[in-house]
Amino acid sequence: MQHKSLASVNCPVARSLERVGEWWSILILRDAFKGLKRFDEFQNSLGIAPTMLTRRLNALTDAGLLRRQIYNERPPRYEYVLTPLGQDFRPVLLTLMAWGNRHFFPEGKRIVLVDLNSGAEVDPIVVDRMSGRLIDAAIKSVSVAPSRISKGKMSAGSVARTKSVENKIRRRSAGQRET
Amino acid sequence: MQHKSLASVNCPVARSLERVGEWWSILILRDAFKGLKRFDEFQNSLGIAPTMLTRRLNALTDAGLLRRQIYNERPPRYEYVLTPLGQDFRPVLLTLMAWGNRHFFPEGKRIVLVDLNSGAEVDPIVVDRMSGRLIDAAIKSVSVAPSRISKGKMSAGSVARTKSVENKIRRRSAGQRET
DNA sequence: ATGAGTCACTATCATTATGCAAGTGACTTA
DNA sequence: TAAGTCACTTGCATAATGATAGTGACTCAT
Repeated sequence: MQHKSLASVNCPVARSLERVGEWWSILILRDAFKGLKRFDEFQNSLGIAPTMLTRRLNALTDAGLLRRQIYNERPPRYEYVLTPLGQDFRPVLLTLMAWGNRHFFPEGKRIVLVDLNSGAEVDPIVVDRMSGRLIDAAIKSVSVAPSRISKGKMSAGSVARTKSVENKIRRRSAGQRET
Repeated sequence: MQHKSLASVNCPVARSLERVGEWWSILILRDAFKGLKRFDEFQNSLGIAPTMLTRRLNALTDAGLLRRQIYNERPPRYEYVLTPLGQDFRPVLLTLMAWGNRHFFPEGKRIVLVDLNSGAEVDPIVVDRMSGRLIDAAIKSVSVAPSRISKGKMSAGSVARTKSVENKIRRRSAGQRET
């Protein structure tokens, strides 16, 4: 679909969607957080066509969310694991999950999130880091001159790759993107 | 793209993506949170083809995230405003925005979120409602029998419309979906 | 050591979604 | 009366997707 560039846009939502806005991307990420790593694990879990899976896995890898890790040489077999950038996507997944849980299970059974370590039920909400207060008022993003950064914490392992990742993929044979 | 059903899937992420997984949907929602309401406002803001905008607006309306509100009869002109379900999507947008801000602005300038009321900079994080602790461990969703619901709070204004919203849209002429 | 099976893909092709350009109807304003 | 404005719709070319089938490099059981 020749997705409108969106790349140049100076909006954090748009820039985020460039990496994870494709149909399967977020579902793949969900599975990655569940611990799935291998091609066929994703395929079985998602019922996705292998073509698509290849494309999305490559796109997510190029976008820096996943990393290919070799686990078998001859034949080279890779696992796809979350990078720090990918791990940092967790809050988005949590809020999306919570939203779905709140609204789309009207048929008797309810779905809740459970901490795998403690076993406790969790109910994710979004608050401000400093004040701890719920964020529910209107928000806008504004850009700030670099000098004014005070409580900044530009997290590691990120820095955008390049745009139009999608188009390059099909043209390139696999295996060049080594671990 | 004949998007794989996904409807029957018992996963909150999948069910969420059914409503907002389309390319422009989240961007439209972002603009709706910014206060945009009218067709041409969205069009100017997004640079989206009117065809697409019609489809996405209808899809979001049918999914229950937006509501058409008439503001002019003869000719009937509608505004698209967030429903409670749509408003409740805010946490997802916030975390997505925060993720983008953290990672995709390496070129000097930084973008932060600002509370429109207080003017204070906010840094959205996801915590558990009860404990207030950061959620960063592994999480899974489990379904719970209706009876076991204790601290439940099935929020209002929700309840899913029906599936396969997309396909119906093009077949139907506009104007049947009144306020 | 032969054949079946696994794994991670790639190729091909029909189907579907998207973007673009242009057009429409019902007004409003100059 | 003519020129907008607004919210669309139509048609068509093009790009992305999904289904099915096939491939190469192994492993493993017989």
